[in-house]
Amino acid sequence: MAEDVKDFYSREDKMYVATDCIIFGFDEAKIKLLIFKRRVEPLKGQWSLIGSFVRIDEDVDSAAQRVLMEITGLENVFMEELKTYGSANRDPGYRCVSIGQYALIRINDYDRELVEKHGAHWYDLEDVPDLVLDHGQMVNDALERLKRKARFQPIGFELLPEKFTLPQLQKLYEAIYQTKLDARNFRKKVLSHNVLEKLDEKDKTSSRRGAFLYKFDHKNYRRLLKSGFNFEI
Amino acid sequence: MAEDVKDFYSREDKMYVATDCIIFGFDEAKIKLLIFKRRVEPLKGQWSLIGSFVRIDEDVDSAAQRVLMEITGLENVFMEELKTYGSANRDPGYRCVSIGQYALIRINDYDRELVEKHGAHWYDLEDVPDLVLDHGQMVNDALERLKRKARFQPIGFELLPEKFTLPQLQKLYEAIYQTKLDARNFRKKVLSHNVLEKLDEKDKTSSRRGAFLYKFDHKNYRRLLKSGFNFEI
DNA sequence: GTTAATAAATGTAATTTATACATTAATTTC
DNA sequence: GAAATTAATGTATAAATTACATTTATTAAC
Repeated sequence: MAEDVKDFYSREDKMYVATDCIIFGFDEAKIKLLIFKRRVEPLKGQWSLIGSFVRIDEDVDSAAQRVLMEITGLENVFMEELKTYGSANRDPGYRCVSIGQYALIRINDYDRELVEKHGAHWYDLEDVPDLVLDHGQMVNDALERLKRKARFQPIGFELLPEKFTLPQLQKLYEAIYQTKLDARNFRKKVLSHNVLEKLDEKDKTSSRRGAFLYKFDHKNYRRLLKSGFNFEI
Repeated sequence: MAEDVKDFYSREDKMYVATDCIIFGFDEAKIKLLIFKRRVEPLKGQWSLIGSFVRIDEDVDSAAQRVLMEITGLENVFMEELKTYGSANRDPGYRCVSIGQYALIRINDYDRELVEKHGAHWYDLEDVPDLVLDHGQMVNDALERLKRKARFQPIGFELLPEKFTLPQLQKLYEAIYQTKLDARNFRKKVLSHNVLEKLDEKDKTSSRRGAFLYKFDHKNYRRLLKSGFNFEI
């Protein structure tokens, strides 16, 4: 802090800090985004990421968890800071710095009543309407991050149910990378990491034969991480 | 923004936004960090990252560039957001959210007079004294980022002079990764990317034979980036 | 109960990439 | 011209990635 704090903020002007969540879900074949209608002027009623001001006695992280909880009823969700959006003029109403955070949620787990009550909606990525302020940019940035990150860390699993099939997992990666993958090579690679536990159960919703269900083995993953392991698909 | 702004900040309490720069340099064989003595209470006079409050009409990015300019005289330097430090109690003086940004500079380019005037000092990484608040954590985080990032993007070059030798470049990567590299494999790999231009000049400061100087070919790099290229060492 | 339909599961050979490793070359100083 | 010093270079082996086609398990329809 290079200067005395008295030089700033001694006017009526106030600096606000907000957080906005880019909430991704995955439904069979498509990545989806949860948005709602902004509840404060200016631009009230327009589509917006789900966010909030950070309270004076609240950690920035906690603020993001709080809004996620308020709107979806979910806690203990994968959420990670994306970046700060800090242009002086990004919000016509206030001087507001927003910390973007992206979350990956299991799309069947959220509290439908709560979501409905808050007027929130899931949109397929390609159908997302225009968002207020720089929120469109936030979504683009978050997607980029998701793509990059998914290559080296098994965050994709955060978007799937506890139990999932390999074809499901492959479809998820195909959606993230926007490309077709070869089933044999894909299976070889994910299984080679030894972090998937094959169950004795099949999911028959999408084929007659049924596909075996797997669980992600967090314990083994953590063990491997410590010994310098690098997850890559 | 999920709630009305009136709910917050209507008290005497104010939210401050600051930015702190983790400034790295590289000198022959070691990575160095530029720090100075904090000029505001509390903890005035203790070693601190170089930072400032963000002005009410100033972009967060611009604030970081401003302090870097004030202390080193440098502009157009590689600087990138690291992450937000947002615990409610991270600073005993104020409620202050700080955006960490790390910068890579050519250690011979900075303005020595300015740096001296501000009481700033370069420290070898292993000799950095304790820093105020969470600044030590910021340095650790920035180093992690540098390591990860250097694998896939040629940011290492930002730490070297315009013209550099391959042994210099190798020493830099050895310092970043904290490991010895094989000269033959290293050269093969960096040269394979076709983004280094060999000059007809030698640097003889560190050997009798002298080592050829190279320049980073930014134009070719951008061209390759567009066609899906991925720099990796 | 046989057949048709459907998605799941599997192996191998060829190519590319990464690794390990030791000698010669250029130059200066004595 | 000999000694000292760092720069520069190639090859064989191992590992990882890619491309590619058939069989299997199950249900629904007849």
